Amino acid sequence: MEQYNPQKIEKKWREKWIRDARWQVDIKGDKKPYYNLMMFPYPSAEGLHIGNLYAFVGSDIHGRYMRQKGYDVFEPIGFDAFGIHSENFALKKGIHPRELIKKSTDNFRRQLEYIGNIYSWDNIINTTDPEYYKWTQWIFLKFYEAGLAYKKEAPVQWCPSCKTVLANEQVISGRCERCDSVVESKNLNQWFLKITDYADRLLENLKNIDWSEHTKIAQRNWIGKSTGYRIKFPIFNSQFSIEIFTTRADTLFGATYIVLSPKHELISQLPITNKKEIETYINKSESKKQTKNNEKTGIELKGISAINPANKEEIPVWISDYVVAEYGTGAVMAVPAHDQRDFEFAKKYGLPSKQVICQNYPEKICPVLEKAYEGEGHLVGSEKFNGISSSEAREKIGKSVGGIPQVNYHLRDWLISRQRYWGPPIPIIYCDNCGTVPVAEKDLPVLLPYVENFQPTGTDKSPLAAVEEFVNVKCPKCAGRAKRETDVSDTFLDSSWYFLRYPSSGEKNIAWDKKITERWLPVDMYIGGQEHAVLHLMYARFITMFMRDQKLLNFEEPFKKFRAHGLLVKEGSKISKSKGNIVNPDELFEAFGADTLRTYLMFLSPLAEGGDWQDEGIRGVHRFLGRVWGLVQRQTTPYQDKSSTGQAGKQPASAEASAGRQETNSKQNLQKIKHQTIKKVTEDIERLHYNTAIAAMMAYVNALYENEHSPEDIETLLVLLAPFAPHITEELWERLGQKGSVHDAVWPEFDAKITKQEIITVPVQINGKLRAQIEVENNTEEGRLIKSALESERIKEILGDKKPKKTIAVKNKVVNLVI
RNA sequence: GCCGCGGUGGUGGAAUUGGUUUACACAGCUGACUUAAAAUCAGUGCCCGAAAGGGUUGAGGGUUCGAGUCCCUCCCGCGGCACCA
Repeated sequence: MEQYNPQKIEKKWREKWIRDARWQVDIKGDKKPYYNLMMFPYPSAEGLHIGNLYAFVGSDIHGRYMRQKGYDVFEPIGFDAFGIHSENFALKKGIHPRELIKKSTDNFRRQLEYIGNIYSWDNIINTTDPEYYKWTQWIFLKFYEAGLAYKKEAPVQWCPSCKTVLANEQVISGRCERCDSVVESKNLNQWFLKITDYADRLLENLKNIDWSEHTKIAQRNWIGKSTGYRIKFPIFNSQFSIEIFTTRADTLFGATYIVLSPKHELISQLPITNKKEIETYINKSESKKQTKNNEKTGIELKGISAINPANKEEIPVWISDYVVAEYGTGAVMAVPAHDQRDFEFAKKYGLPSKQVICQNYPEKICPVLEKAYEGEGHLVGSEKFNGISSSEAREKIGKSVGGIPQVNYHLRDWLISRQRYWGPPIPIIYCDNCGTVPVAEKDLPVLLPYVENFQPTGTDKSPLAAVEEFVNVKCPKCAGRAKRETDVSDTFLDSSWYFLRYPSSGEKNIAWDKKITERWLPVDMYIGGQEHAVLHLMYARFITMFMRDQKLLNFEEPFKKFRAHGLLVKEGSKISKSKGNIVNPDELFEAFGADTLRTYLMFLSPLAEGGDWQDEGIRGVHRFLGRVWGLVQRQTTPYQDKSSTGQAGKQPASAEASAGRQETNSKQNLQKIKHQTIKKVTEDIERLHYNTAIAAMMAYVNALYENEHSPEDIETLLVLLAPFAPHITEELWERLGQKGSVHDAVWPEFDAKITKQEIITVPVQINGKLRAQIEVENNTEEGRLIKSALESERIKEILGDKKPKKTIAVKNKVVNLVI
């Protein structure tokens, strides 16, 4: 018999599918559009990471399933090829990123063709293509026109050894992800997009989208909405006052001092007597801002004091690096008794503490605090507010001192400028006469020049600043001498709108075509990594909302459904080059073929949980596909020796087993298993539990080997298996003499009547412990169940002449006798 | 520290609304085929016990006729955020 030879059959179908553009959708004509999106990869020079494949196949199975359910599934792919990753790798290799990216994307494409996903290759995009980044620049201009792109001086993270600015996400616990050196804070003039204007909408809309719950939670935390009051503390004997923000106005009577951020603007104006010391402290705190430990330091502003507006007490004013300048008003009231940070600070510097919330109320004695009590309770030591609940007191006290209700967000504006080379230049021109002038839309793209020396400069300028032909331009307004902006934009800007471009990738004169976009968007299903839960997914939502407000889109949430997949690890540890536990897809294609690789990846565990790759395990899946192959061989090969080819169930090993099998081997029984399999596979694919769907198909194959079956029984298997193993199923479909493609075969329906067993086994427990099993008809009434249980030989034996005190029966589930 | 997820055989993992713990695989062991090996096929498959039986889902407690599943306390692992007042 012909052996399963994946290399041969996969090559045959792969080439045919590419030749026929088999999976290409009709962008302008399809009637049942379904947009199935996966997060596009950054094309590393090492080739596809097995983790990429894991995610892509997970998404592709969903796409293929929807396709078989009758939808026109658009599954595009592209390359997120700009950015610091590619650039750093190019630096390391000493190859220009442009050449490197060309090589990497070619290699990626080859590998992606091998894996057999239903990509619409005509719609491929690459963010480094001027035809793409032209529109990235255009998006920036739209923000600029709307007043939502602005430039201002801001602190950024700087790695002294890599001599470059780092993106926030490249700073891990205050250290550079590449070289592990401590990053510094540096003030630079930067471009921001005003995402904070959308904070509330970004938060509110979360209620109405179908996303993985923990992704939504991560976004909520990142946006970090908090409501409270702005309250003024007058400075004693002066015209000044310090405004603080607090969410706990109920603790105002317990505020025993005030703390300002060292960057607070009022510090230079206040009549302080120890100015010199203060300056020294500020300089010191500036330089070691990013240190790891949370040990708080501070210094008192001598010569002044503030008045607590609630009880009119004079309290000291301090500055400390534990107060964040950018949040709230850059100043806080310190309540050591009810805030752990204040508690620690007060302890260190011997500042007073006053308890005003008591959890034992109305008992007179409140427990002595060993740490701050941050929970709710009733007020004490708060004059006329004593006795009311802390939640109620927030508003009452806040209002009584003239506090202004205030909502603050953790979310900051999005810093998009980078002093790097490998990105789209920000389309702005600076003219001495006209000031900041945006590049006209007709002049886009502002091409990224080919620069031999693309190393970061080590100054705060991008390498582009040294390219005179690039920098010097005529002002678009007055035609006078002007200079270009030399910063490029962040990669996250490239990826924040790519899904809008895919369907319109063929359009030359517009970022996205209105009609096409109406047909395909918003995205029906988006599957991607949890690591983008906040950044990318937040930015994409922001861009979409903004474009809706610009009337350039007619929806404001880009992804109807989002599901995060888990992380693929190998034998319990992260897969990485430094660990030397790389899994090479090319070797696996060679050894087992794409179908086995696909199916094994999905067999590991539920997609959302990630998987643990084990080299040994893949053989089991390969064996399974070999057995599927064998089933069809037996159908199609002229009769040889049926008994040795696996109708083995007919010759059971023992007489006992034979009795049990007589029934299970009936044709009727196979039909039942078949319909149960259809049900299980369908339901499990829908909830992305591919592992159990595969297990069900394995069990079905085992049943086919043990039972007499018809070609139709195998066909059903092939259709169910097609999303997982597209090549072998197509080949076998053809060999079974079917017309057309298995991938166009309609997804089978199951018959609920057939899935139900007519005779079922019900466990009988005594005191909750399994003691016997009885065979009864499906849906046997509770009373009859108990009767049958009591009649069981085994139960009679155990009970003897005892009578159960209590009997419990649940239809089709269990009988429990209490004695 | 806070938030989220998880802890079930030697391993990856199964287990509807609380109802037979360990489906489906991997590794192991036994056997068949083979000169042999590989491949394939069949069987076996938690722990204690000779057996009857008993124990077992990170630990301890609770609710229940019945808990992997629900509640409380604690331990461990992973991921994210990290002085956001």
